[in-house]
Amino acid sequence: MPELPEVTTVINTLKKTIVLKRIVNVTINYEKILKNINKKTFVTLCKNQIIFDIKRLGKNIILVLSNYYLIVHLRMEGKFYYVDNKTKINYKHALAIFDLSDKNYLIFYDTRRFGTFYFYSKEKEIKNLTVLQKIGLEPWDKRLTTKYFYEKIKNRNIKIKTLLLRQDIIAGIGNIYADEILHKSNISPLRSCKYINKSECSTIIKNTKSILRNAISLGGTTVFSYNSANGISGKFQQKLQVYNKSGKLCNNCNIARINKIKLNGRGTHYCENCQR
DNA sequence: CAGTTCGCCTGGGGGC
DNA sequence: TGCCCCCAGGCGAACT
Repeated sequence: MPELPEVTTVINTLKKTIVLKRIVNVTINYEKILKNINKKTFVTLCKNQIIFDIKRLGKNIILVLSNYYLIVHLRMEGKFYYVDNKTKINYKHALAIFDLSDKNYLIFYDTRRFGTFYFYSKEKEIKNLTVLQKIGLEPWDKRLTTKYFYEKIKNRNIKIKTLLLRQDIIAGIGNIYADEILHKSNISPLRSCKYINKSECSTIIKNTKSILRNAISLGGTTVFSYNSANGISGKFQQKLQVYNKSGKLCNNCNIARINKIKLNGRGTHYCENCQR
């Protein structure tokens, strides 16, 4: 599942390939990905738009076009492929195909069909776009301090992992990194926010920054690819301490085995010995 | 209002 | 081998 580091890697790759290309045509094979516009209007408005820039906000990918913003969320399995016309694609999962001015194609590929497109006129400020309004602070925002975090969580009755997954406090953390951050912080995912002290808040913030930064430098975790011939796998996979490690000996204490439970419907991995 | 559960999807895996 | 059922999960909607 693409989280902040994976989305960053996707954007870095797309920047090298599609920026300054013109959209010649668009084919939408699954209209439900379009959340705030119908297919016919979307196709008409996209034609002849130039892709000027690609930005990220939380887990959202923002394609800055001549006159519009196209905001893409990959959700679980969304991928972008940049391919030439010789590349064979399983069109069953090619939900959107952009014909580009360089004769190549940008394909939005999503087997589970959870990904979303929002389309807005650029006349609106990015921060005022409905889909982005609930996005909280980026991990490296100077306003993300221990004090900010402590004030946000101190009276809450929800479990700390549930809070980390919310996008309106810190943006960009998903299920993999939430588990990893809490393991490195020696805090149980089941602990209620109201029992987390300032010092622990400081640890969580520090580890959020370091884990996400390290993951970005390694290209992320989720396996994804940009053309059908060769998949690129993020190297952070090898650094995971708890995610998908249930039954394995904890690397930190070397005593307990990683436990897997369900927390609010999400698979949750942690060490009962290290994380209290 | 805060917190929890549901529903959207489909490939893959386990059980038989 | 084939069929059924369940699971994975981000996030908005609907619920308590």
